[in-house]
Amino acid sequence: MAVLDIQFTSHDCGSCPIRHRAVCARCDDDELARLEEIKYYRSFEPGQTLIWSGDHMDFVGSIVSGVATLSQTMEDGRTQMVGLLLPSDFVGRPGREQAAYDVTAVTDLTMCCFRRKPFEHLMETTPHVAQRLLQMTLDELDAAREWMLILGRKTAREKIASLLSIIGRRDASLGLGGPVGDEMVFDLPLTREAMADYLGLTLETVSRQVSALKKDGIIALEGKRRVRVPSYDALLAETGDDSDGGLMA
Amino acid sequence: MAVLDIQFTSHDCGSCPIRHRAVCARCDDDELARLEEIKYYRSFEPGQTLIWSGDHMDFVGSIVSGVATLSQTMEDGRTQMVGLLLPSDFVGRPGREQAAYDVTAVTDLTMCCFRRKPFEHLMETTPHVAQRLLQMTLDELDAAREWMLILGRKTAREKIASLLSIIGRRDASLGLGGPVGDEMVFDLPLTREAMADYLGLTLETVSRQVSALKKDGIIALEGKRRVRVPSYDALLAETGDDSDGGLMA
DNA sequence: TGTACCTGTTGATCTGGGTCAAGGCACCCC
DNA sequence: GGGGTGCCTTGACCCAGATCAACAGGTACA
Repeated sequence: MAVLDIQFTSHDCGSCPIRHRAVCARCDDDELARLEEIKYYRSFEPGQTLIWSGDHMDFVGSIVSGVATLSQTMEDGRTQMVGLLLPSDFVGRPGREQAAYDVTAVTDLTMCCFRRKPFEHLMETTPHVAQRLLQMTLDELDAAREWMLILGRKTAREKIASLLSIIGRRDASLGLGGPVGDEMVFDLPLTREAMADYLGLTLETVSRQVSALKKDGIIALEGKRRVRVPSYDALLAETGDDSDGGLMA
Repeated sequence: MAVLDIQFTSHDCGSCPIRHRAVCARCDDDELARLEEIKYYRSFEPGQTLIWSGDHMDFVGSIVSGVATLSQTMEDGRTQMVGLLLPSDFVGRPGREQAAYDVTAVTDLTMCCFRRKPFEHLMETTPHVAQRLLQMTLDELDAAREWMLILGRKTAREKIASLLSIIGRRDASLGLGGPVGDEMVFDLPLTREAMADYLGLTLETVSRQVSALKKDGIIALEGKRRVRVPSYDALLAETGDDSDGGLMA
């Protein structure tokens, strides 16, 4: 069976030896072949904006490796990040001609692209692709709504703690960091400015609150970017959420 | 042909005489009959919370008439609205057992419900239902991301102007208010407190900023709730967005 | 070796919006 | 009429976080 890079799931296919083989579990060889035909790769460097809001989009795609951000910028330069794209996340919107957001690589980035028109056609003729995309979109919607609570109602300290806990949790679920248990260690893929753009803060406030969390022993820094969380529960207690720490599935 | 209340669209079916007949355009009689079988209605009064976060969900549904809000509340009572549900909007998430948000009626409300399990089955066997739901979910995701910019980066005045412009635009597209042209008049379906919960403000700030916009001639109030906007462009200029006033499709 | 640049930290000060409090208006029920 | 009660407005004051500014590594390059 062919190996696909389309990352529609890393959960449904727990048994796959290759992480980013995804639709495979339900695709037949013919469908795989059709996906292979319209697929190509692109690589990007840190800081590179791969898609500008308003660009004509002739592809959709999926992050294979690296981290990218989805952001909106107002005329006067205020910017708000509206999504964090990690491996397996989908980029672009079927049916949309023009990009609505800027997509910027934060690290070295590899994307697996599919030509949009044939992909849309595939979606129409292959129901489970549309269904999988629906699940992913619903997940993103939940994440966006969780962010709305963070942006609208949390204090700066709670915002930072929430961001750290979300990145930690995602890293752990992708097998990147340590276990989700007590202690966890992970790399912050974002600069202070990017964190600020994500949280609706200024970079100075982010820096101060990170320092405060460090002083209070909630986190420890190993260099600027590597974060050690001695107790994930203690971090969660700083997020302001109830103790179960997230949406229920 | 049977008339459905499922409001998967009010755009695809512009030619339908009955607004909330939706999937009809692409459903055959057999599919319509299956939907009819699992469908029932529920009515609610203003202020009534029809779904509490954590409730077991045995249905999904669609707003037939009225306005409802989707909100999250933190342990200490801070609440953030994460969605405004108007006629044709979908309620619930296929595949989710427990509600993730509170749903509260703002006006008298009629909802058309479908039993969840058979609806999920229908989705699996009727691809264009899943595809339509995907489109709607993508639209909601865009709306949520627009809100993230509003919550994270806009001033109180810009937030109020944005809310008014969005409600005005949506009312106009549903044929409720006047034309989208220069002057428009519409009813605010929300209390000051609900507006505050939506915008991440306090009700006092909302009140002050509404008064300020009134003083500056951007809006006029006819009673507490009815809003007259002499110039929609002038209102848009207060939102901080670029002049085209919204996401591109 | 120097200087330029980038990222991050920290301090001093300012201010938009939060908080607390009083009061106004409309409506309802006794 | 009188007294609730719900919703809204306005005033006075305060504080979390923004703004402005200085400085400290790190590293790239001349």
